[in-house]
Amino acid sequence: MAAPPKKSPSKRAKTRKPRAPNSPPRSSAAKVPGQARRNSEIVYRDLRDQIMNLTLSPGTPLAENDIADRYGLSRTPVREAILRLAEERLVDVFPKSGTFVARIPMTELREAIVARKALEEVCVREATVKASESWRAELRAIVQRERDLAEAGDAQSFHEADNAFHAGIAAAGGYPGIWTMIEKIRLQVERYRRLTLPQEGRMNLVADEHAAVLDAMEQGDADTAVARMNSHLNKLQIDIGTFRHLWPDYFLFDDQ
Amino acid sequence: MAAPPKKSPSKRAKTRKPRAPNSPPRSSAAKVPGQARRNSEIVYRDLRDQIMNLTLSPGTPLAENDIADRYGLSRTPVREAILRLAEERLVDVFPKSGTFVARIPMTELREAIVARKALEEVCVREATVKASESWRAELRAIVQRERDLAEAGDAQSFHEADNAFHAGIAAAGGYPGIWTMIEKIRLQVERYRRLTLPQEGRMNLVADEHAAVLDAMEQGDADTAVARMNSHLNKLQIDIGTFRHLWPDYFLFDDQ
DNA sequence: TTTGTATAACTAGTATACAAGATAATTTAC
DNA sequence: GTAAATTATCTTGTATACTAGTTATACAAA
Repeated sequence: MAAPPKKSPSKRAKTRKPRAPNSPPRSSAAKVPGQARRNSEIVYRDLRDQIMNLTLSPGTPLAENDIADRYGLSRTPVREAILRLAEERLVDVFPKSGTFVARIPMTELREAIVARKALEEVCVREATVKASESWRAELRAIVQRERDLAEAGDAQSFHEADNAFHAGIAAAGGYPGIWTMIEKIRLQVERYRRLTLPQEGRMNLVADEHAAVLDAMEQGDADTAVARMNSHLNKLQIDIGTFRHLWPDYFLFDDQ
Repeated sequence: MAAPPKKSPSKRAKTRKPRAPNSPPRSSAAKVPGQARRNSEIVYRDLRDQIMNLTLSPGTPLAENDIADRYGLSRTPVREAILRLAEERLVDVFPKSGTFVARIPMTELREAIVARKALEEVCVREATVKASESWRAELRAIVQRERDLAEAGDAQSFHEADNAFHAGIAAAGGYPGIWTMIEKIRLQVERYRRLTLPQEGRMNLVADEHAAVLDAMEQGDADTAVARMNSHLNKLQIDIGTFRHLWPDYFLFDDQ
């Protein structure tokens, strides 16, 4: 309970009702704490999306003043947004100096992919065992949608369906929270994926791989399902040598 | 690049040097961005530790004003600390209403344990294959230290050594970043552990289990090492019925 | 030209003031 | 006495002002 006093700009006097301790989250109002009502939340989402898009490329300076002016806000909500991004390692804050869109750390990227595979493996295995028929139908529907979107060439929607498939498997396995963790990991991997994935025919390939995973799940063959998911995720595997020369400024290597 | 203007309290005029874009993180100064020089960082660490200690128990109200007064700071750094805690789900912020130490979410806890096992499994397996002799010596030293601390009954230091063992395995496997992820997961599990672990003789048991894992690793038997680590981590497994009645106010259940 | 130094202009960190919503206490109507 | 309406006083969200540290620039000295 102790708290080290430091200076002493204290002015407020505390002589009111102490309010019952352990008072629960109240009754009404504010259903979800993390809703998008605060301006800082809007700025956060916006900046995050632009960083993930590579609209804001690695190394770009982000001045709180500039952003505040652009949004017509004060520095306070902008700063809160930037602090969130810093925590997620999407920006680097250099105190009293400057803030920059973070470069993509190659070694962490490698670990992120390993971690993601480990977590998805758990989800697929559990989903194979316990997924209800309604979940399997949902997953089939997503794969079908992926095929349609691949045909139509709608990369953005396809990407969303892709995510929905993985999220669906986690949910079917009873692990929505693990999907949340995977999404955090994805923040790190996504920029890399965007750089390396504008390949032709990739969407149809992904849909096929998803279908293969789902087939194994429906046959109750967890090991095969896991193996197929792993091979699917292995497509993210990185070729350091190549990208080091292609976009030298976008990545951060250990020996730098 | 576009940013939706909203109101218009813009005042600053930007007519200076645009500063070379993509300018790198500069040369000198500020070695590590996330250093503990900022007051907000101090407050964050302090509050986080108190929450993990259960010194600040689940449900306790945290008023920014009170904390600011206690530390002799303004609300700004305190608020930044609280926002970080909110992101880590250690506190719940109810806008314009109040902030409270979060209750321990039972279902997320279960998933957190599953995720941790999946990630530690990867680390143990890789460490078994590739750990250098110096790392194995380091791990042996940690286990020995655990035995000493168990003998001395120093629970706090033992806890740190416990962590060092798991961190060491991750590092030996070449996955320090995965250990960082595990530490984030641990934030959720730690309070639960503190509630349930004041058992007699627990420290010696833990040291034995660590030693068993290390033995299998040294014999190059990855499967056994993984199995032993899993059984070690399974000790965290939860008995919902019990705790629901023991500390009804500390936990959050789905049906609430 | 090169090097050192002073200075100006920028940066993020913090303090303070105010706004707007939510809760608790009080008053009013019945 | 009970319940609805009002008011007071909490809370967090945001705006603004100021502090302190860093980097770039101009300029002087060699």
